[in-house]
Amino acid sequence: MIRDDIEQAVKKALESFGVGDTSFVVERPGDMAHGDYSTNAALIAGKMLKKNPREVAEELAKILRLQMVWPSLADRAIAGELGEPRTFANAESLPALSFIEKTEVAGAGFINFTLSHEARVAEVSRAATDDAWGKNNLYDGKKVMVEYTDPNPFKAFHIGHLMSNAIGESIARVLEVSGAKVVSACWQGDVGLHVAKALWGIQRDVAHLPQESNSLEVKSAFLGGAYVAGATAYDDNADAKAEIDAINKKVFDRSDAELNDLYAKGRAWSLEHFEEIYKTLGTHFDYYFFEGTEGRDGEKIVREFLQKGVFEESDGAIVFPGEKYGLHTRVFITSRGLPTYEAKELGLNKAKFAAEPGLDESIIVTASEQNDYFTVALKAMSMIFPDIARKTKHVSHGMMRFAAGKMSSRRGNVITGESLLADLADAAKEKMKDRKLADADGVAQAIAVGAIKYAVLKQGSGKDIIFDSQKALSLEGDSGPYLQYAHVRALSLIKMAKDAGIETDTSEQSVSAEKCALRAARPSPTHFSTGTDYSEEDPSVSAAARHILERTLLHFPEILERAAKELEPHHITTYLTELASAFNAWYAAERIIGGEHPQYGLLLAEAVEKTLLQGLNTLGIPVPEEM
RNA sequence: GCCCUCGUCGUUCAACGGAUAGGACACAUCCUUGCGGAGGAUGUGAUGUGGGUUCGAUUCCUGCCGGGGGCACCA
Repeated sequence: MIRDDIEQAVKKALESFGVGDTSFVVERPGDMAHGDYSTNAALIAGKMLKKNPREVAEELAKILRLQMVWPSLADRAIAGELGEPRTFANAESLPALSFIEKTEVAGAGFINFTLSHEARVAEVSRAATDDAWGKNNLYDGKKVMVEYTDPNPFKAFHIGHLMSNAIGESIARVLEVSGAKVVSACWQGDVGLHVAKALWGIQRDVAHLPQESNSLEVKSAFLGGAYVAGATAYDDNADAKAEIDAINKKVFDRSDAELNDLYAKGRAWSLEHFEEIYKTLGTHFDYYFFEGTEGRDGEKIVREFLQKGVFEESDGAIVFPGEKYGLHTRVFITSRGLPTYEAKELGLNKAKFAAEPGLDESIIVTASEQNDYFTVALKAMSMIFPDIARKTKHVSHGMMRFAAGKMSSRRGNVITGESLLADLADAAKEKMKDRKLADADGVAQAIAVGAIKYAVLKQGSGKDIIFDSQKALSLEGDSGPYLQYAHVRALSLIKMAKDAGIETDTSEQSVSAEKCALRAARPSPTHFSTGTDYSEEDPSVSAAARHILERTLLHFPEILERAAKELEPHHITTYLTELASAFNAWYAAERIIGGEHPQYGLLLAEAVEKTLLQGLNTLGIPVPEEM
């Protein structure tokens, strides 16, 4: 990557100041008018040398300028400039910065780099043609399991599951383009109190039990109603509570034939229903773990480590005394002898590492309301399976809330995942009603999925999302459909250009011919931000828009790397919005077909198309070819 | 009560201790014989509050105020 080369060069130059270990960064500039890259190295060095950072920046920039033209001279020059002889440890290996055209000192002591036009065109060309564009090797050779979505059979697939799915799916894909071998997992609660509640509701209304021939929609609606009935009764009615507790025990023991039958039906319907949703969302799982199987092992583990002093008995229950470690105490096995979610978690994580030997990292995506739960569970796990606990990472997402407050599936006042997707798809179809599309329904669904995923992935994970249905349904501005639309536009432009006989030509002669023409129209970077009426058709304005687009494009690989490093897909979302916006601005400002640089315009459009496609893929947002 | 977390334009989100705090929606004024107007240009507009650390704080520490979550037999 170009950034790595700059970083190496800066590091070398810094050494000549006697500055060794620093944590300076080379990054894209805060303001795109400040060049293609920027470093704060002089600020850091100034601090260490107790010198004015601005002066240090000037000196550093001089050395870097020499490296741009004649690297081997840089070594000698330093001796002169700084008044005392200094040498590089390894002067011959000084990197040549021939791809840099200009370095400037700005602000408190930033050094800004502007790429040569050759370098920028080369990057655009790489973006347009190289299949490895955007990829990095942060996770080369690593195997990672990502657990996400985690809906519970017998309950609705609600918006929280949609959120977990969007984030988990994206993290998995980001790690994949970073070189990891990723396996996905889904953990489902097919036993437990919620199942007992649903079964109680089913028994009450068994006369209306759907037939196998009924649609999945009917079946899942029936289950949903049964769950709500059971959950309500459990809270309001002591007799019902006792009945449900009894059912819970029987389900766990599998001791009641009639219950077993209802249970098997309901479980199968739920799982089938979830598969349908996964298909819509573009997700697949390599592993399905169930509390009824993997979770059972947890009980054994707890009893075993009760003997070893990790757990304690308290009021007939088996608990982990978190208070000893500054946390809080949690129940792992109830006084009725049933394992809780906590105990099942132990069994699950053991099963994960047994299923995938050599796993380097295990990531679990859940709602942030489980944050404290996970710190306790991981603490207990660290005393039982230290290796597994060390490799396990919890990533949380906030809650989606509406004006009405926290949404809950306990009382059934939920907007389910499907109903939200269906509403969004209807809005999209309404918007497209004048277009003739080959697959209008498929496109509408892609837009709906894109809209919801974008809403979830545009902010840092862990923060709540305020869901505004009006905005989500409008499909405008800062949204998934905006990105999809930009991509469709790029595709359409490419097609029209090719139909007009324009060819992508990345040969050296062609690129260099374009370069000469473009150089004449070189804009001042500030031109763009000072504001100009595009209707005046000022060539320097279209060149400025083009310049901004090129700059934005070449930062894509770094963005993906940062997203992988932080497990934060929202960096990609923000970036893609910037890219789409830069593309739209350029598209509006410059005529491509029939314009002055059609071949280079086509190359740029292809670079944008590839980058948007790759970026949307890592977010798990579907990419329609028309809309 | 204790623990965790979050307070940024009217609204919703950005800003990995650094540059003039950036987008989108809404509002105002404009732009299409030019390739998809779900678009583009311009403008108005914000770091809850009091201290501290730092050359430099939206970012780190701390008091207060306000929102959210969690705190034993749910998941």
